[in-house]
Amino acid sequence: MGASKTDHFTDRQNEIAILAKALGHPARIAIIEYLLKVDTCICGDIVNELPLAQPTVSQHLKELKNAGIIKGDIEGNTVCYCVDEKVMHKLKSYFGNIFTRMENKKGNCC
Amino acid sequence: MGASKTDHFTDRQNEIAILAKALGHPARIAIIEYLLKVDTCICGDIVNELPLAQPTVSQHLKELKNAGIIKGDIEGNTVCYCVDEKVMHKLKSYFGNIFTRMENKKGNCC
DNA sequence: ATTCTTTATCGTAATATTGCAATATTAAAT
DNA sequence: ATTTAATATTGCAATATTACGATAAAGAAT
Repeated sequence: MGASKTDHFTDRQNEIAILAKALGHPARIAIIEYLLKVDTCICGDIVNELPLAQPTVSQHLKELKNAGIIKGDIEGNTVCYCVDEKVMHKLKSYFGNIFTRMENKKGNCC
Repeated sequence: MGASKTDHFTDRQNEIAILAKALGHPARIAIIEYLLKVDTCICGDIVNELPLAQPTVSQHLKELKNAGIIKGDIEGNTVCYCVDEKVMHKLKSYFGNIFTRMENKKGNCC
């Protein structure tokens, strides 16, 4: 085997898992943080910011894009990447919600 | 290759990536959600709740445990698993913070 | 003591991820 | 038209993940 049995889980569970998985690598966390740090999102210099070769960075960007975490528009011979606000909101609410639910059942647990 | 160059990134970036990676599978999302749904955290029936074989579930639990997302105490011949509140708080604040930072730079972006 | 129940580990096969050199692509600049 | 600059794709090797059958381990129940 090796492939995930995604069809046995709910759409919501798969959605969150896809987002989490895409963020499950320090290089991709670093990319997200860099995209937020720079003011404009014309980001031709992401490669210089990371300790990885250009093809590797390109691949990480592709994965973030496939997961829907970043959006990219071609602009001349550079690409304008930026983080999708809706997705970040989704993650924020998901974990916010989980945390709230945990607080409400304090005491029943270890 | 195949291994991540974790030593080239900050501790914080690695920390978040490890948590995200551990949540990057629908089965593990389902496990977290189930642990929150049940009131008590004596959870001998996680296996029945998931469309996966017992060794597979055990392996997913181990991964969540290694990442520090769940804590488990042996209790007789069952195991008491529960979600670590501190970790969930960490995720909540991380994504909350990112979202806030995004809102503040609205307009500069695509 | 033996059986039952529950969780963990081992071994293994299938597939996915990570990383990079080499090469391609594409548009701007000369 | 050529060169330059930036990003993408291909191909490949190393490693990691996913899944499960078989088996082990360990306390509970009879």
